[in-house]
Amino acid sequence: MFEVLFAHIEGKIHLTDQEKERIKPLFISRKLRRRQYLLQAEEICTHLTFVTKGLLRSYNVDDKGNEHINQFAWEGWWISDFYSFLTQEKAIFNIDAIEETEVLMISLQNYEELTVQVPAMDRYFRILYQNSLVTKDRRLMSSTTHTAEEKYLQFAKRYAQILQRIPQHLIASYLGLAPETISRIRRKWVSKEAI
Amino acid sequence: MFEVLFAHIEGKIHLTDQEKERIKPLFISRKLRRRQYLLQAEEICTHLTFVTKGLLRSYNVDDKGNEHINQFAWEGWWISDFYSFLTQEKAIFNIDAIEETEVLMISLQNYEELTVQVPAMDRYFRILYQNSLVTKDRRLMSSTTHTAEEKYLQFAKRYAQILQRIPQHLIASYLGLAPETISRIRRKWVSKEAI
DNA sequence: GCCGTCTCTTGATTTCAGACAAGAAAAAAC
DNA sequence: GTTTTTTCTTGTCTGAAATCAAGAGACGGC
Repeated sequence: MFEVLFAHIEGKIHLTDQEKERIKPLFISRKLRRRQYLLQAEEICTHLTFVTKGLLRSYNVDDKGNEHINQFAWEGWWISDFYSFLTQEKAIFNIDAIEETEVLMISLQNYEELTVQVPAMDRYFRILYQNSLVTKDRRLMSSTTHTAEEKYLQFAKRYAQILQRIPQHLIASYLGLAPETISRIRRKWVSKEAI
Repeated sequence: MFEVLFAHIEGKIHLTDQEKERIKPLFISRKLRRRQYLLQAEEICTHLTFVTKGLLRSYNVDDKGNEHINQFAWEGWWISDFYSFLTQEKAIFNIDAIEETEVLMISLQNYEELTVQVPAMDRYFRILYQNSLVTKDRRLMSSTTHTAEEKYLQFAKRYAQILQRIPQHLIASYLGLAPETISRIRRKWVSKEAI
């Protein structure tokens, strides 16, 4: 479990063995079955979650009952309702498992403790969030600038290896498209590639 | 100039006078006229910019020549092409001044130096980026979940005091709407409020 | 191995907001 | 204070993608 987390952290900063031992007890581990909730809207998001195995999604449900996927998280990704976690107010996102999943979780208190005990973790999260911001900026730009087709093709290209693991209607939901639209885009490209 | 920056930093962490003196020389200050560019697409984004007075926007231009505003930044906000800044590759965003503006700017080298000289700045940026992520998540959710009307009303409510400072067609561009759509939404509400 | 649920496809129809056009009002420049 | 530019409004038409509908295929659970 922790190998995946430490590998991720050490991709950004250096950790001593001593620091690793200080980090471990601040996390709890958990397994999730397919379709199992990690968080439901209206609850408080008590933990920040790091995926060591499997695949999760976060999504919100609008007034009409439609689901809108906000994020996928597989091995090496963090996920949470960040607003709810930081403020300890009610969550607006649901998080559940698309596959059997294993996670490491840290509470708000331990998250604060973590950066006190291991100050370099402030830097780790600073760098992690920096990169997330770049990704979100790009995604936001894509959502207003690109057509349905461009959005799907960009996603398919960027996340090629994860593509088979996620049902198409969930990708549609992530991109803000109807599942039928994705189906039509794919048909078009299958026939093009056959030429 | 620096009062605005230090006030912002001290909203998140504590700074000693000594630390402030170490921070100052890492920044340069600059004034911008209305419509003046701070960054153009295809250039390298060399500095992270903090606005002490005035109003900036970042935007990208699509294949058809349409502008899409990515962010507004007024007093107390940071702005940049973050991807370009971090990687020193070509920028995709333009940044220019909507009003006469005064800024403080820090180069990538000094940004790295800053967190070495004043480690608490890792924490400041970690918290700053944390909050930005929450905002971007909400905005992303709004862009797929809400109708044109909901998007505008939410923006108008949230940024009520800044609303008069930004021309409507720029708000439209920020929200991914046509200016005419905003005009129609406002007409509807003006007549409703008159009842 | 069979049943039920989940996932994907295809066609027909509708709709929301975008594009285009043109003029009015307001602000900035000179 | 007049001209020029910018900003906002209103009307009409169009289009990309959503919605509605229905069936086929794949997968998972028992």
